Amino acid sequence: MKMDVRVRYAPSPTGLQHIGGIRTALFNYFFAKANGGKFILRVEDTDRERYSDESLEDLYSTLEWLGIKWDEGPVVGGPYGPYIQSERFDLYREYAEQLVAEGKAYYCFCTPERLEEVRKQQAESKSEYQGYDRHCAHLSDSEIKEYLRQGIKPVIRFRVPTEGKTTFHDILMGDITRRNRDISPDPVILKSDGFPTYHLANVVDDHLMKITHIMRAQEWIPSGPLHVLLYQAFGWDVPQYCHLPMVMGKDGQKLSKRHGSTAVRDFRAKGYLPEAIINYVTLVGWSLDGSTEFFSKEELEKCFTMEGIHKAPAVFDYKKLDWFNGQYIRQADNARLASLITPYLQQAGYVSDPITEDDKKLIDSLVPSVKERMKVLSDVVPLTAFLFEDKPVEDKTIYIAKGSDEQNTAQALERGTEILLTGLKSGESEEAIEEKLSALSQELGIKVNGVFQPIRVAITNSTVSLPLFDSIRLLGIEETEKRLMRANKLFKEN
RNA sequence: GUCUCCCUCGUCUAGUGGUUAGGACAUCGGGUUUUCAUCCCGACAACGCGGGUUCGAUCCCCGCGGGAGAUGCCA
Repeated sequence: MKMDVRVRYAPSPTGLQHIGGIRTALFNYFFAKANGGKFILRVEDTDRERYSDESLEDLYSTLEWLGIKWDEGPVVGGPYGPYIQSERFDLYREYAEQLVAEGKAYYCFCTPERLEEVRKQQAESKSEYQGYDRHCAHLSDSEIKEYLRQGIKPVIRFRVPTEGKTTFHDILMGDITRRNRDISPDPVILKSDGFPTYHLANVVDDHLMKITHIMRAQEWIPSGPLHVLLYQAFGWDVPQYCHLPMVMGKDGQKLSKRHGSTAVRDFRAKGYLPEAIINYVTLVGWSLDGSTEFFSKEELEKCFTMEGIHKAPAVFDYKKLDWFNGQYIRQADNARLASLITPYLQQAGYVSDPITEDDKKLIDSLVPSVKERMKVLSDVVPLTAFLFEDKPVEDKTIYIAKGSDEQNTAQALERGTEILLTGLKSGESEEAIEEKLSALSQELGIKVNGVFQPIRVAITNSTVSLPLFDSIRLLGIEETEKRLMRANKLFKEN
């Protein structure tokens, strides 16, 4: 499979790009790159009911954010365009009519109501036969003319043989065979609005665009034989198939919204980095050797192979994604992190938009202490809240560390404040101050944290915070003093 | 109901006709640390079941069980 590999990602713009879809895109993209082939983007916007401009924009912006560039497709063009199916409208009718003329397809005038009724009855009677009853399979010319005269818009159905069986080869799965009678009976290939269904559009375009390998989710396996039948009806070569394992939610069902966010856009908004998404998502259902886990996009463009694709469906693990994201955040350089973090602080109203020079400096200075603690970029908001909004802790018990008590805490606070402020003001080193504070704890007969905790709570309004001296540095001595005094006052009342 | 596919720790996976069945996430425990986090160390944890083939099966074959997907004028 060296020469001219051509693969495509062909999403339907009927919703936001989600993990499963993007995983398919990634596999196709990496496979193309690794084999020196072309990655083609094709927009399958044949469902006019569910189509939305927003979905289309989301498709473009998501791929751009991930850094996935298509060699041919919308916007960039290519020799086999247009790459948006609605712009190829007339084409599909021609091919469908060709099949009708050859007797391989036929007009159907059944109403949706009738079809629904048929389906309902089949389900209720637990009939072995499911699907269209071929009601219009043998209409006479005059019947057809009469229906058309009445203005009924027909669909075109593909005539599926009732005898024999059809086999297609899947690179991963091997040969998959279905008896023709088990294939969905005479599926619609051209809808009454003149748009093709997936089956027709997909086959026609894959052929016309010279697609060599079809990598798509396993949910398409059942229609594999149908597509082969279609290729045969047209007299075309069948491309190579490779059905990808599906991405599941925790409960083992196909991943969907009810499992949590699945839209890539949502992950982006929460503060996941594109390299983390790419790395983790391609590891769902694929592996190189079972032990390597960090892959850059560039590496995957070289080392991705079909052999590494797993057969079984894989559960998407949000926690592992978090872990990857944390790893990538820690690897990221500080300047980049600063700019990535800024929008979150602006959104929280913590810094101005547009950003001022002072805020910029502040952000630069908080990056180092915050980067070890973030799983997602939006974590920066709770982590730095104490700098931007002051919500003093009124509950004394919060200040009291385990193993300490109110009296010792009051002492620690009073004398600790003294040590801290004089130390800071006289330019003592943090180590020196720290030593004095820990000496104080010994003197009081409590653990080190018995001294640090009340000070921390006073300054950061929380028992959990950035390192104390980092916090002070970011907050400034003046504000630090104010907060310490306030806490001291709290413990002196009553 | 029918058809098709799938089956190694909780999860993602590596792997072999003879291995202490490997790694990672998660979980738990410990260490470093002023808290949290990071980081380091350690522990727990899997070949779905039953037959066969074989000197020997997680691995090969068959059956069962379980799971998933498809069954649309959605893709």
